[in-house]
Amino acid sequence: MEMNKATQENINSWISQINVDYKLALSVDCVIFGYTEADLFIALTRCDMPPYEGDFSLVGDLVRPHENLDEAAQRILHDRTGLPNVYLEQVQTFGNINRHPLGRVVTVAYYSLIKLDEYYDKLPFDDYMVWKNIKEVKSLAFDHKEILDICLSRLQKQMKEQPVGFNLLPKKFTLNQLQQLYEVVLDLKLDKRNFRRKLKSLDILQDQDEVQTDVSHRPAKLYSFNLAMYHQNGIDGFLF
Amino acid sequence: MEMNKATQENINSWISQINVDYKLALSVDCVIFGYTEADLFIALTRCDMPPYEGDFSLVGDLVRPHENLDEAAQRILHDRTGLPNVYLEQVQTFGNINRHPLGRVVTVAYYSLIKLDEYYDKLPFDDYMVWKNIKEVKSLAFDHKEILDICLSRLQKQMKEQPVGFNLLPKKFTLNQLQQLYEVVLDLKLDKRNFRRKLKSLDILQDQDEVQTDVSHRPAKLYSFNLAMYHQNGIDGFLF
DNA sequence: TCAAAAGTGTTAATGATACACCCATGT
DNA sequence: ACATGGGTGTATCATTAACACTTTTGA
Repeated sequence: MEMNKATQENINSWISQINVDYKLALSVDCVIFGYTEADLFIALTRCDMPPYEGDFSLVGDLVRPHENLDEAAQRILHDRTGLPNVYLEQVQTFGNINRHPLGRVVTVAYYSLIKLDEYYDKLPFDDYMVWKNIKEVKSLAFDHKEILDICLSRLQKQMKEQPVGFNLLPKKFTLNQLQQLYEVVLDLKLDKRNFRRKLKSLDILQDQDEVQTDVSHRPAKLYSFNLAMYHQNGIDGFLF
Repeated sequence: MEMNKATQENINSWISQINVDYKLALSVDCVIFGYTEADLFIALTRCDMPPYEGDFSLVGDLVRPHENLDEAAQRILHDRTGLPNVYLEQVQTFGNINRHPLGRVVTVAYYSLIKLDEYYDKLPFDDYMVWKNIKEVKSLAFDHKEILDICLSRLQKQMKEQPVGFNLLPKKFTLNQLQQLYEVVLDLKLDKRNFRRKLKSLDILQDQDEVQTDVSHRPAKLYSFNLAMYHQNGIDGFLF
């Protein structure tokens, strides 16, 4: 087997310079998940670039020279939603040659989670920003449907393994709301008693000593997620 | 909360052009794991770029205009090892502003797995390519130690969840070799009988009807991983 | 016959699943 | 009093964890 000695000059070698002929653009695309009333939504914008005119696309932008990737994602999130410090996670980078009609655009995909219940009033609903039920999203501009699918899989995996779901619920929630969240996002049915036993054993919820109001039935107790308790217990795996 | 309307012109909008002022380079860095004789190794090169002269670095190169990210990683792997079709997986993209002294270089990190036992003779050992026991790697040039750590964590996670480990062993292996692999990579101790029972229950190994030769003790039976059986059984989770 | 690793079962503990009724509240 | 969701326990089953001796081979 032969070696390609040429590659011994590479990006990590002093000999090479950064070749400006290698022109490309780097963007960040955000899969923004929102949850409310037992439905998972995703934030989309209208695309007006041929050949995708009229299609929806993810929310994204070029990475600016002075910002790190996470910062770019956080900026995009903030510009679009007005919310600071949104939960964000890098998922995967997509760089196929022909994925963008304007040239070579490599994009780093993030997923983010938004408490729609809490922020509903504050979020913009206009031509540039719509929330679509994820079940209704059949296709998107560019390779954004593929990106969405992969980010959704990642979200589902994370939900099973880590307490990320709480970023989709209001600070105070009922156990049924929590169970519904898992059922909707993971697309499965859970047993109420087993679910509650499991959560009790995890010991990561704080009883708020409050109950629901404005419900026409017995009000449920409210809980909040307690990160400190989670860390204390050294759990590594939720497993629903 | 106010919106930044300016960002409604973005990379996914027809109005914007790809701004060539956003100059950056995109590279791929490969964390190449190799395994032999109960030790996990990683392929490194010497770096001669200030301020990291003399340090070791991961194997990487710029992504070329005509190649997808996976192709770039595969090319780098092939150039360095001479091996075609190496197991590869994208892990994460690192783009901090000052991570590279020559300017803004965003790098997509991959990990890859090599059967050192099988290819030992064919692999280059020269000034440009060394295999270092992973336990001895305390620091690397650039942010490569961080990249290594994250890729190692990812490998460990994958090993627990999917049958990737077989890419580190020769095609035919003994059950003890397999167990040792898990013990070394995951840094834990496994019970021989439980390990074997578990593997039998998974039903993913094919008995080769062969035994070890050249050992001065009772020779062990040889097995191989059978991908078709794995898929048939619809397992999703190894869990060691 | 000795050294060295191969190979093999059982028990106890833990965790997961399945399942049905009474309770508290608002209307 | 009725409708609505809130809240609770037990029994079975499956999985995991702990543990030690006999067998086969080459030297």
